[in-house]
Amino acid sequence: MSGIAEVARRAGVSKSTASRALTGAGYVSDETRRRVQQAAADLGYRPSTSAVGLATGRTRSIGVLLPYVNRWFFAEALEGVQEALHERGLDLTLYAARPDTATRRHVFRQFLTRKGFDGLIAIGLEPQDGEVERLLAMRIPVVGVVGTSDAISVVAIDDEHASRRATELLVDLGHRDIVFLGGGASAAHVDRLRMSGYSASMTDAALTGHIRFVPSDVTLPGGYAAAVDLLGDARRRPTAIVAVCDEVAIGAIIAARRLGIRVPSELSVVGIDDHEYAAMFSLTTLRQVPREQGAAAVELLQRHLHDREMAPTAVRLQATLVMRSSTAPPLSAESTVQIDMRERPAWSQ
Amino acid sequence: MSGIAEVARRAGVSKSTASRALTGAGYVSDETRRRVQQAAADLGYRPSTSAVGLATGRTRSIGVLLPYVNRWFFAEALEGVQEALHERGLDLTLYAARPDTATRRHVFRQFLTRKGFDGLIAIGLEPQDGEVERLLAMRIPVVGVVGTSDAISVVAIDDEHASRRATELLVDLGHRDIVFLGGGASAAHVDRLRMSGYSASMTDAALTGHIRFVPSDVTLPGGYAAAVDLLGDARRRPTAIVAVCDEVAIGAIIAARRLGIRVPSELSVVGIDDHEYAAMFSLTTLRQVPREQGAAAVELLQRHLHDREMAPTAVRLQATLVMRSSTAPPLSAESTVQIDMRERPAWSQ
DNA sequence: GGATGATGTGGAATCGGTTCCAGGCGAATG
DNA sequence: CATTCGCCTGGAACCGATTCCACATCATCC
Repeated sequence: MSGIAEVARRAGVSKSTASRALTGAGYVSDETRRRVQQAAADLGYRPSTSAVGLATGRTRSIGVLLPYVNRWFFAEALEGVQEALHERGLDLTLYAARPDTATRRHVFRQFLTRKGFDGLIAIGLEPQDGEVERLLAMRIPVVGVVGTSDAISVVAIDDEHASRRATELLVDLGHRDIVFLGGGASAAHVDRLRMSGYSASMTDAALTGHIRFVPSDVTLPGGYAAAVDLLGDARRRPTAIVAVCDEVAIGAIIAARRLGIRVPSELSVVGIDDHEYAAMFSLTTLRQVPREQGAAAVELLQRHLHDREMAPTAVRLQATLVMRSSTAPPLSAESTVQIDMRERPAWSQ
Repeated sequence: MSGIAEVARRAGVSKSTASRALTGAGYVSDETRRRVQQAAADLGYRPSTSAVGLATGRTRSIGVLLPYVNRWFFAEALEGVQEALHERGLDLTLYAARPDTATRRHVFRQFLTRKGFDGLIAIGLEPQDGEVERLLAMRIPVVGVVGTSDAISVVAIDDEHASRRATELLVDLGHRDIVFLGGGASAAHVDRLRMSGYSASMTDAALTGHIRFVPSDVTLPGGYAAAVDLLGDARRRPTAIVAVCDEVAIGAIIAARRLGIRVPSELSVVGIDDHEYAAMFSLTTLRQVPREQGAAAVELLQRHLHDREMAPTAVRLQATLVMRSSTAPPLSAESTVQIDMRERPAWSQ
């Protein structure tokens, strides 16, 4: 209820002095500052965000756009963004909308209809939709998480490299019949990067003839269903699977268990993510930490906020291999690679 | 860049007329309105949210407070809230912070330091922490999801009733040795409600002596670890489990499978939630739809927004039983209840 | 034909802050 | 001693919208 004028009156100073005392900008004597702060505390004074925003031209509020919140990567990244923003005293305005939906288009209209963000973080933008351009048209700093773009700053792991490492691991163990599980025709951009890393690695290993993509929904039940299909038929069954992500990988492991196929002796599985369930399923995977990516995006955004001329920068992280026990040499082959199985799963204590 | 003054000039009218034409408030001739709208479109005019907020006193922005975003219930509820808010042209400002953390306290300071929300939705507030009072002190409408409070409006299922139904189902099948899995000493409010529903039902069935709580983290790996422990020892093994939620229930099913215990013939499991993985594990459960709860909370909030004197209202939903095949009579007993197993799992097609 | 009311428009105040500018004061400088 | 400078303060303009009020016009109703 009470504005800064009230605070000023109570402290016996002018509005301008009160403002300076509270924001810390400009000269104010220690004694005056104390009195003003005391008056503000007494009155329970809260500055109006609208008024501050109008006067300063910045809202201290960041828009965050993403396709899902109920999926591991996005939820984790969102929490990372959220935490990093709050450390800096910035608010987070959320826009969640799946690609190619009416809601998504509506969000873009909303975005473009209202101006009121100091910056924008877009998680999992699909580049082809021309959305990057529309965001740039808002003339505020934009940082992406996942995906590539020359026009905006981006934080992401090298997805192609991650699936390449996953595939190489299996090749090195002696596998030849390695299937890529997940993705498919309507795959998202990241998924396609991972698919091409697999292809490249198979080609390098002179296994071009063995390249095989089995599509699935990019979810745990999706991986399960596709794997039941794939593994149920003994003639189609590979000795190893590279999964597009851990959720699909875990679905495949559950499917294998149900079918009585032993992991890793009869089937090796590698994922990408290091999902919170990965340890529980002893899944060998390439770890990325979306929470850190979110924090890095905020960091990058803040640099853009301070220096409006800063050129777009790509922060490309490296996924790290986490060796657990869902991978082993195929029954038919010999391998010279030794697996370190000493890791104690975190959930078992 | 261009404000409403620019639009007005281009349309050859005053600022006030331009404002009326664009907001739709007050009299404007059709011809004038058309000209103003055209001018606004030509200039790509976007009203400043700060200025609108200052002038009207409302920000069209709702604060949403929750403990986690990376857990099923909260992620789903958040998506529901988000979607419902956007349908109404309201923005969502997110505050995610775990209970009893420095961040949480910081968020409360933030909340109380800035005023700038038309309303507030709090998901999973723990009543004991005096947080409800602090939110009420903000003098804006508050709606809770999950939990009880006389002071604010709340949307939730009847948790006690849900676990009661779950327990009764098992009792009716002939089980006596029924364990409640999950929760524990530091359980959240909802968890304790579910625990007491179980107790009450066991007492009603004259099975007071069989009441047994096995604590676990309220996560899938937590349920797995606790169930491995519980089921690994044949002497402690119950014939049925009521889980505090589906994630714990699924953890238990996975544990049972790993230990070679057959579900449902050797072990029945009932959950609460109808988690997205529930169908895949054929889990019998009591369904709640957090997405709808989120939407209902928005609906309720909007009513409070329109009528500031409206009394706090509790919307208490009923969880509905979803019968799948994780439940059966115990091997030792006979049962008169027939289970309908005709449901085709959605993920299998 | 004058009063009434609905419609349409512009000027000016207002929301609640920040910030520019001018001015006062005391200490240091030339 | 006059200037200059650093520190401190208040007055007023300003940010960009909405909204109150006054006024003009025109049709309608006694």
